[in-house]
Amino acid sequence: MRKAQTLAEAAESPTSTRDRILDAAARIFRDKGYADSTMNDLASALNMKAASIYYHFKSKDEIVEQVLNEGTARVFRSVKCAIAQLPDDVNAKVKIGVAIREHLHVLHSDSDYTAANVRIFPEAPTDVVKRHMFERRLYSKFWVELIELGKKAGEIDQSVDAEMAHMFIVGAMNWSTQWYSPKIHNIEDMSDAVDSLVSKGLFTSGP
Amino acid sequence: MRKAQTLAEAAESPTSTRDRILDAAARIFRDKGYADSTMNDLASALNMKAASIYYHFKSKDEIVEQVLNEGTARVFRSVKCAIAQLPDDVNAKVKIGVAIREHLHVLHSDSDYTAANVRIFPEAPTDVVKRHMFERRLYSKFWVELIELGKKAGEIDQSVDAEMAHMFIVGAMNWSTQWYSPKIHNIEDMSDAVDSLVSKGLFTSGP
DNA sequence: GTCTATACTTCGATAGAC
DNA sequence: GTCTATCGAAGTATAGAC
Repeated sequence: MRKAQTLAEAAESPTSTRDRILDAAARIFRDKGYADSTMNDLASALNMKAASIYYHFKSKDEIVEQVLNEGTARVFRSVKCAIAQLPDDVNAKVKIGVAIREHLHVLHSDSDYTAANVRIFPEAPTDVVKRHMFERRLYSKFWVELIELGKKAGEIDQSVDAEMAHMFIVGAMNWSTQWYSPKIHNIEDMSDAVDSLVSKGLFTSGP
Repeated sequence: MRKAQTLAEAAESPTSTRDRILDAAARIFRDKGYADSTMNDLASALNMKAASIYYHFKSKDEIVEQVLNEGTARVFRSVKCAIAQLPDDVNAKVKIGVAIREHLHVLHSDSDYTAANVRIFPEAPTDVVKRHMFERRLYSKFWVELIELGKKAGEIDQSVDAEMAHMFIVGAMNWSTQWYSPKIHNIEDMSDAVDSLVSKGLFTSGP
């Protein structure tokens, strides 16, 4: 997890065992998916035995729920923060460009939680997914509002369905977890490609 | 499966048991993913017992490999065929629009195999995936060539990375398996949205 | 070709010692 | 808090009758 801690915790123990388990789970879920990651896999990565994990979590489902929620929370927090730091008068086009860059950056080089979230979401237990949808809806709402902002300002055509458009944009980026390789691609180029596609499409309209 | 059969087969038995198993597998894999679909689930859907399946297939892996390959083959065949039926002189923009429409149509209303393919690809066994990549690369190559065609004709800017662009476009569409609901959305609107995004982006360049 | 019965394995989870 | 030992539930796959 490695999020905000009390000063005392930060002083003596850099991360709690609970958080170390979650960190390992996020990385392993990202790499192998949910079903193929066993409690023993998590324990081995931490030089522990599987039974010890049950002192910190009551079930595998509790772990996956934490990883899912933290994954969405992290990308949302980073994107929100990046946009908040822009001058007040920037237009929707710039804001969406920043959101694209930040989303891809968190997904591929900042947070195992977000990458794990994208991978394990479809195979997570039904009741876990049900509760997790609350977090996802908040993040979706943020994107939809960015697009609506552009529509109000006349930057984006009124005929654009903001719900759908945001799904295609975020989906295109999330799908990159299936093909992105740091040895072949780099995040800057990917960001430019998505930003350009969203800004002006693939085709040159000019003469 | 339900693909081409000999005349004799078509006459007396509309589909072989082997193909009925594959059809059921495609639908169940699409709905529940690979790990959560048991041999018993497949058998139940066909009013059979799990053991009977092993007369037709030697393992669950053999089934998933067939479903994966057939999934890519079907969408590829349909898209290729749709474009082949266009007049010779249509430009890349029209061709890509047709490819988008056909891909979404196959994915959401034509083939459980293609939808299953998109869902179970990340959790399929490593050696199965390895062999399946051959099919995927053929389909990818087709999309990349469509984009290169547009670049050669001057319709698409030379700076566009065709490999990446095709991944983002196909990825945006494939991701829709995670949110598309026939009760809320319709495939025509989705096709229009993707086509518009690819053609001219989200933002109005003009005055 | 399909069945019943069952072998074999893996994995989540618990009990209880240390 | 972590360990060893083990239970119990699934689930893949096989053996052999019909």
